[in-house]
Parts: sequence; C-alpha cells; structure tokens
Amino acid sequence: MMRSDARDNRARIVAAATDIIEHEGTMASLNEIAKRAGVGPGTLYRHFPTRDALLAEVLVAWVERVEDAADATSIAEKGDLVDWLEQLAGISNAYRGLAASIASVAGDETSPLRSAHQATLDANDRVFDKARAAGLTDAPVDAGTVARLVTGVAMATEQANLTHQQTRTMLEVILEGLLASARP
Amino acid sequence: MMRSDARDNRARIVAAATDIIEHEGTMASLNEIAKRAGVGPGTLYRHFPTRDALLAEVLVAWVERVEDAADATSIAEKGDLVDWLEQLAGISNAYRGLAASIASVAGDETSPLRSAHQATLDANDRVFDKARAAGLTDAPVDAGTVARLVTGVAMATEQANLTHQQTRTMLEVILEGLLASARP
DNA sequence: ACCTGAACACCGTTCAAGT
DNA sequence: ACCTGAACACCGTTCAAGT
Repeated sequence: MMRSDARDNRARIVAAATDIIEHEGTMASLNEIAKRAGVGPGTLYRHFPTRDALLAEVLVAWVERVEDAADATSIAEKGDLVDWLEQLAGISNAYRGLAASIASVAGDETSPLRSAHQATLDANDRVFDKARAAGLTDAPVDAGTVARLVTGVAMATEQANLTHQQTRTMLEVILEGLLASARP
Repeated sequence: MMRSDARDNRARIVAAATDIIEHEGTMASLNEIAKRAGVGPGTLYRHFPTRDALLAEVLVAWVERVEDAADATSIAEKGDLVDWLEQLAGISNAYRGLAASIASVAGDETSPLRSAHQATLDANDRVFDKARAAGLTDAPVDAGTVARLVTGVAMATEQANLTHQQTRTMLEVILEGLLASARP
C-alpha cells in the first residue's frame, strides 16, 4: 500500500506530464514537469525511473483513443482503409515526438510502452479483419509491417511538416502495396 | 579572401565534425567538435551558425556516394528497384540521426541542406528513368513521394533497430504500391 | 578580422539530508 | 518510506576581451 502523500504526488506528476507533453511533446523537460507538479526532481525519478515509464502512464488515455477509433471504423471499400491508416498516423502524431517514441518500442522488448504498442497492433489487426470480411483482400496482412510503415509515415510527416495531402499520398501507396503483395 | 588562420580553422572543424558525426550521429555535441578541432566554441559558430550549416559541409562527400550509387545501379527487373530503394535507405542511415536531418529539409526551403537533398531527389529520378527505359513502369513516379517514403522507412529502421529483412519488406510493399498506383 | 574561453541558462540524474 | 533541493556533468549559445 502506497503512502497517501506518495499517491498524491504520483497523480500530480502524471497530470502535469499529460499537460506539458501535450504542448511540448514527448521530449519535454522532466524538471519542468516536476516543478509543475510541485515536487522535487528526485520524486519524479522515484515514481518513474525512465522517461518512457512516465510516458506509458500518460498514454493510457491515448491507447483508448486508438482502440475506440479502430472499433468505430467500418470498412467497406479501399478508401475506408486509407482513412484508417490516416487516422492511425494522425493519432501517432498526437504529440510531438510520439511517433519516434512508439517506434523505439519495437526494438526494445522490455520497454514500459510495450503494452501500449501491443494494443495498437491488435487494434490494427481488427481493422484488417474487417477488410477481409468485406472482401477487400484475402491474404493475411502482417500487422507489424503495417505498424512499422505507418510509424515511418508519421515520423516523416512530423519531421518534414508534410501537408495532409502528402501524407495521404504516402499512405495510399502503402495500402496499394499491402493489397498487391497480399494477393498471391 | 579568408584569412589563412580562419581557413585552417574551418577545415579542421569540418574534419573533426566528419569524424565525430560518423561515430556519434548528427546530434553530436558541437562543443566536443570544437574541442577536437582545437578551437573555441565561438569559432565554430562563426563559421557555421547552425548545426545544419556544418552538417551540409560534412555531407558533401556523402552526396557523392548517393550519386555514384544511382549512376552505378542498373535496373532490369523489379528486384533491382528494391535493391536501389534499400541502398537509398541504407545511405540515409549512414550516420545516426541523418534520416531525420534529411527529412527536416523538405519542410524548410531555406535549409543549408537543401542542395544535398535536391541532389538525392535528382539521383532517384535518374534511377526511375532507367526503370521506365527497362519497361518496368510507364507512368511517372513522383520523386518527392519516393523520397518521403524512403526517409520514413530509414527513420523507422533507425529508431526501432529493425532487421535488414523488416526494412526490406517495408520497401517491397512501397515499391509494389508505387508501381501499382503508377499504372492507370 | 578573427579567436578565446568564461559565462549563462538550460538539460538529465543523483544523493545526502531531512520529515 | 518518502521527499527535497542542492550539486554534478553535461548541453547550446553568446559576447567581452584579447591578438
């Protein structure tokens, strides 16, 4: 059982982090977050030994957005799938630096962001299940490949300040490729 | 005419930067580069007011590699094009952080890295010209779209420590999509 | 004209000292 | 058990003072 002051501090750190990361991105200063939360930097480190551990907490709400989006999406034609990929890329760019943070999970099995990452893979799988049900494709599409491609698009979009149309064009190419290579 | 001591210092800064960036990536400490070059930090800033200005100088040699690779590549079948994209992605990952630095050029018309970026776009165009000559595709493929996609792949590869095979799979999907959407 | 290097305002991270 | 906040070793960047 956590001491009540510790529990309070933890909650205030998460609240401050959510607020600041939303505005400044995933690379926001940890000292600034601690200050905003009204705790010493050591307290932040005690509760969250790494930046990703803190980010994982902030992303709990974010993961729900991904899952809701996946479940709310209905897939009837190819354009719907592009819309979905666009949504996925957009959500990955909810905060500055988020796409890069997500990408780094894939290469680190022990990352605290692991479950958040897995949830998005699963959500993506469910959407492509719908696509198969709608007869858009008959072969399996690897969710990992899709995730890596969309993450790459999201990173490029953020880094190069791409227009909506440029990003969509990239996703159209990718979807075309996914469906083409899925057909034997 | 630059004073000879200034010219010497400039050359030593570029040499030190090349050396250090090769090992530590594009985000290497500028103070460390200055120290290695045997100059004060102010001298580095006098010659290169921004990190990208310094990087542009370091990348002169790098651009030649891209152009040589493009001109040396012969394209006869689809696999050759995947090989080319793989080479392009590999070159973009020559240094850590390079893919991101390249990506940021696209969103900044005044970047000192502009000519380096343009050179890679042109090189890519020449390769796809060969593909058209070989009858692999008949419609134009936008070099900008290709560059953005490959940059995204390169960033994801670096950030997620992807395997060779994972990267190649992404590029295969992209090429499939490029050729498919090029066909009317 | 060019260079030096101390100085400034920041980072992330740690850890003795407190309660 | 938990917290504070000064301290450390770094950043990038500037600018008075030197030659």
